[in-house]
Amino acid sequence: MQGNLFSPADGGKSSSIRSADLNPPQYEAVTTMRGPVLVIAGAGSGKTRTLVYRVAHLLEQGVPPEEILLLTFTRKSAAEMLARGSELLDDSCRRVVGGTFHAVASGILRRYGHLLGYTPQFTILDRGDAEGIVNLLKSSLDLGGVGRSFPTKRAIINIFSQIINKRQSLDEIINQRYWHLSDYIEDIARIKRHYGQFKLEHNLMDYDDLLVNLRRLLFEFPEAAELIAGRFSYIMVDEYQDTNHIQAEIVSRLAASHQNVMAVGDDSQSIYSFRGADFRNIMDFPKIFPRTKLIRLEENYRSTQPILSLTNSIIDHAAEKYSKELFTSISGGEKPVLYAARNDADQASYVGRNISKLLDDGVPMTEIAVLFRSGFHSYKLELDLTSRQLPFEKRGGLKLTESAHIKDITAYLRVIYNPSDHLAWNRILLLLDKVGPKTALKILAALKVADPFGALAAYKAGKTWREGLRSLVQTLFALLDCATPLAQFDLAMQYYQPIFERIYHDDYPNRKPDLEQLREIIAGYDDLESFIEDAALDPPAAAGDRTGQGGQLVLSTVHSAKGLEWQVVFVISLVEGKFPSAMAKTTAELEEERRLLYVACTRAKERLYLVYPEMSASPGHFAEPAMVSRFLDELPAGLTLGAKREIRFAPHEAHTGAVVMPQTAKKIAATADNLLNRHVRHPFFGAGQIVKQINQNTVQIFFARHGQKTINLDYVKMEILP
DNA sequence: TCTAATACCTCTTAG
DNA sequence: AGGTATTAGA
Repeated sequence: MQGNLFSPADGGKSSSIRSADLNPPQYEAVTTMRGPVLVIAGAGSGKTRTLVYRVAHLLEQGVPPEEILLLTFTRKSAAEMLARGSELLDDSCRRVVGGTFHAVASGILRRYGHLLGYTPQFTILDRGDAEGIVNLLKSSLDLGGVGRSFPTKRAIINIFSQIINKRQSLDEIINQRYWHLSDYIEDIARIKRHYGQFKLEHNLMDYDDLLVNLRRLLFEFPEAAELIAGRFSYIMVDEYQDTNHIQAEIVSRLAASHQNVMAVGDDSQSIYSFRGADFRNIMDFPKIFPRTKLIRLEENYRSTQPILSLTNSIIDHAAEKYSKELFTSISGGEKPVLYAARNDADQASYVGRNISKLLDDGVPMTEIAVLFRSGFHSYKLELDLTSRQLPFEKRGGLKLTESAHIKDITAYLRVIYNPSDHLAWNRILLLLDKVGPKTALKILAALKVADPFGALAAYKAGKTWREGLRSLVQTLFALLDCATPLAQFDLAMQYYQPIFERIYHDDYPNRKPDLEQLREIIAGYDDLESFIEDAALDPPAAAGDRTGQGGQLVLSTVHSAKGLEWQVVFVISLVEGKFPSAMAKTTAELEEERRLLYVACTRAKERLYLVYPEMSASPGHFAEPAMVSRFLDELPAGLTLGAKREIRFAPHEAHTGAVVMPQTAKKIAATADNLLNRHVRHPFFGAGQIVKQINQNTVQIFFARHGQKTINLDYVKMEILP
């Protein structure tokens, strides 16, 4: 007979779940039903298991599944947790409301968005869409004369997003991070006003709007807020360390009446500060919810001791952290392997070779992952794996829906779904031959009516594009009558094919597979609405995964690997400028890069490979000497197998707060007897270290971001650091 | 007003 | 290496 896990006193029912499955703190987290709970869960400490069991427990205690809300970081992890719950208990788990904040917000806003001026058919804008609107506004607002270094649409959208996510004013953002754009602050403010207006007018919401608008519903519309919050009597939030203040406010309002809220997270794994998360926020949870019960999960069930020793050491070097050393009872295990590859190709073949070997040794394909900082770091490896005929699935990086031709074809579907989506209309019109931005804008103005399709049909076209418009109108009306998304796609494709070949004449054969992949994806949908929603909220990855799910090894960015685990993990491109990213400049940013590496390495259960190329290329540059990542360099000896380069990197290159008196290089050169190994700061190349003195005035310097250079001390205003 | 060609610039992370 | 802004030409 199976032991009863849950005490009858807690709810009266007996449980079919075995008590041996949980340790005491996990047990406490699972069985605490009422009141706020904060679970600080170290990497691999059974966080997911705890959440899954708690869902099962709540259901067993008679809580209706519809009243449980499980907020996770990706849709996939919600789905996986509920699937595991179903195995534990029964299918009632499937009726638990689970998903990302954005997905849940989208669902709620389709129902209550009318209070804010939206119809249920609003379209969700991805990043590219949002940038497209900025472009549209930039030209229609008649900003900027010729040759002005006006901020890019990308920068503008970033600024808008930071205003919301970091709770700062436009002025503050510009002054702190975009001071070079201070001349355009008025223009940016103007675009911002019009951007907001455009979205409202055309029934569009960007990602931030989903959260902001849900928050508005909850705080400004008491009746709707009661209905929304009243639906859920138990709330659980996973990865709480990566939520920002908007999400925290949403949670606090949803749980206000009953306080039955559990947050789970780990400050050491906070890696989303660019989205406004702060690793310190998790410690504010008890301030939002007084009388929070704090539970710590510190026993690691995932990794072997040698891997844990390494990850503990990585996080030990963090400037600030709340959590503790993890311990494991898993004995034995091999030390992580550190491999210095000659170059990117060698790195790729090293990983490819070892994966083949592991497969021969019987490690399942699905138990192997390769992790990297940025999507493009895996290009060489993808080629290598393809030539070895090893199927892989790439996660993170470019999304299928981000490419122009995919946006083209979905634009036809988008206007069918939301006829006021002028961004999609604009795209469609521009695809007509002999129609450019000016003409498109004029037509767009005529489409601001109740029946845009009729208006388009009635539009008096120019001679050169009359025929094109006629055929477009015909297609659109046919699309309105189609029964399934697949039929709509095929019809749209029939119309789009000649346009596709015309506008991408140099490379349309390369783009064709994407369209076919999209067709496969659309074939899985019964209604257009879900497809359009998923295209924005859960976009499929771009090329790489040919066939589909299962049986493949995973290549992933570290961000997309959060919460997952594999028997064998490779972390690649561990060089300065790639990991940590060259974009990370401040101490805080570098600290986040460290946590990112911590997340990467803690994904490994049994074997961990750390790989870096000694010569590495970045896009647009030839291969240059690279320096091993500072995070590896600072580790004590003995944690890994394999040798490190001897060149050491200055502990904190950027913004340490220490003031270094500038001294000219020459002066130092004149007085110092030995320049070798001195750290320098070059006005253009940045931080580096002298590796060779060629003569009195000439040295070779290894720069973190630019590789090795020969520098004449007479000519350069360079600091030699003390 | 549209299109094609050229010069230039920027390279994260994600819902 | 890729998109994008600008410009010349149709």
